[in-house]
Amino acid sequence: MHDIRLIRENPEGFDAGLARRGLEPLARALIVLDEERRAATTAVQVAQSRRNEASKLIGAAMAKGDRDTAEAVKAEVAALKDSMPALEARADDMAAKLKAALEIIPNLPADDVPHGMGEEENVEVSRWGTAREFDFTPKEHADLAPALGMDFETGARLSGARFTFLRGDMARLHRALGQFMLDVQTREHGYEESNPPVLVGDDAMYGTDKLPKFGNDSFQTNLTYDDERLKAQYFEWAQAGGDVAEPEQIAQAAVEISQLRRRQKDTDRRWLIPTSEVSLTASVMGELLDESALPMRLTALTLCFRSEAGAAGRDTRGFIRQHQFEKCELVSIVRPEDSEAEHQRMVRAAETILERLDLPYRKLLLCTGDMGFGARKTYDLEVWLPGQGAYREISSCSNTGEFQARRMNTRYRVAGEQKKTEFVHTLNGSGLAVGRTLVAVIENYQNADGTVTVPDALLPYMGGVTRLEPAK
RNA sequence: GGAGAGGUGGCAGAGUGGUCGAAUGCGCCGCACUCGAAAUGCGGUUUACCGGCAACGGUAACGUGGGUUCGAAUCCCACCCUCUCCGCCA
Repeated sequence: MHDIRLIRENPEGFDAGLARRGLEPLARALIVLDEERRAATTAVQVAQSRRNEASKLIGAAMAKGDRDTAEAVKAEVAALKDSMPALEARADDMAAKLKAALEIIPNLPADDVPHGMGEEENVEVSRWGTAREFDFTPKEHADLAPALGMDFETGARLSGARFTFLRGDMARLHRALGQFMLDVQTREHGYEESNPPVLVGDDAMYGTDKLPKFGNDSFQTNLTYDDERLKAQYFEWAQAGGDVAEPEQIAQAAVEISQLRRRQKDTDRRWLIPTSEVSLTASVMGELLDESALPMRLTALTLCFRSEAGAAGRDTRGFIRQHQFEKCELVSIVRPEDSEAEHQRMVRAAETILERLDLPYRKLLLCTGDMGFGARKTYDLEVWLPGQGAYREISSCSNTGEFQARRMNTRYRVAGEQKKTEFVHTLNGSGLAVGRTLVAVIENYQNADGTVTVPDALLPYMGGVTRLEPAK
């Protein structure tokens, strides 16, 4: 969320930032909205001020027993009050309009983010590792892994496309990766291990800029309904005995059930987190923190859920793009002056995992046109997949500045300064996406005979298993 | 799910229709005392928004949303959350 005061002070700078994102200028329109909003607010406050003044007069008159004066002033206030609802409605309306306009505008890019329109213009910052020389043609994981326990067919049968059933040592290797990541991030990089809810309310999603714009990208629960009514309904059907199968009756029942569903309360609705960035970051939602609590570093290994609404047809084969996947997430809550250094530190924490697993990767600084909605600067890590002969994203680390903190209202009290509060900066990054790391291990550690060697770093987690082998 | 209690400032905790934005304690900031520290004393200390260069003035907020009233932290209604007990249950 942007600060309207900054836009007011520097409209050209704001529009220039939008232009770098490829967006039309908006400052002028926002400022007009804001002026109307402020005028409406002032009108309300003037009326309230008069009302309060008069009410005090009444109180004083009553105390003195001067009923005549009290009644006279009461009449005056009554007239004033008639005009107030309209003023208040106008002020509320203008505030809501400004908020609605602001909340769908993405964060502005940091100055050092390269200009560009799409992913082709991202800047490669560095490469690590050497791609292994194969004396056979390396396979893609989607071809190699089914024999080793990555069961796409069963996943699809249970849940549809983009769901996978992992079996045996493949499932164990997946678990080993998650444990390994969590252990490195907690023990070596100072992140506090967390186990947060993966179902969250609207506020947490809004605060981490997933709402209102990206509701379609996430799954939501919405099927709680009135149990008693349903039970009664079923009881009725049972009583009806053989007549239950009457088409009209069934249709009627179906209509009633769908009505019950629609009447659910808003509070019954939860979102399945698309990333535990949501849970971890929103854990400080609405708080006024002590400066001494910063930096706050949190990590969690959780399931993540994405509808992939905009990705129809992309990566449908294999384990790269799933509706449900695990990720070891890193979140930092820091002072503004520390956020750039923290960003670098976070990327290093993610890189460490790839290096320990000896997986070649490259680091990209995303250009303005490829950054996510809330980010002001983002690094992506892309891992080498020899089967595909391509680098694929495996981590994304973003500094959102105070963008999310404003939405969440998360501030801290500046030490030594009596009155000062400031918004924190929030950062999030994957350290790493477990499913994609599993893909990378399979493709990089595959052997000519169709087996996969377990990387050394994971051996402590594998209970003696040193390679994945096809079932006999 | 049932019964009861409760949600107030950074924290704890008073306040049940009118100078209550809110006592008190803790914490924090400043000053005094001290060589220094502790202890003590004095003063200050909620947040957001609107107006103003500023000093300052105004408005709002006592879980959330409605309502009653000239006036609501205080009364009424709904909802959310927490705690205790009971029931059910992975």
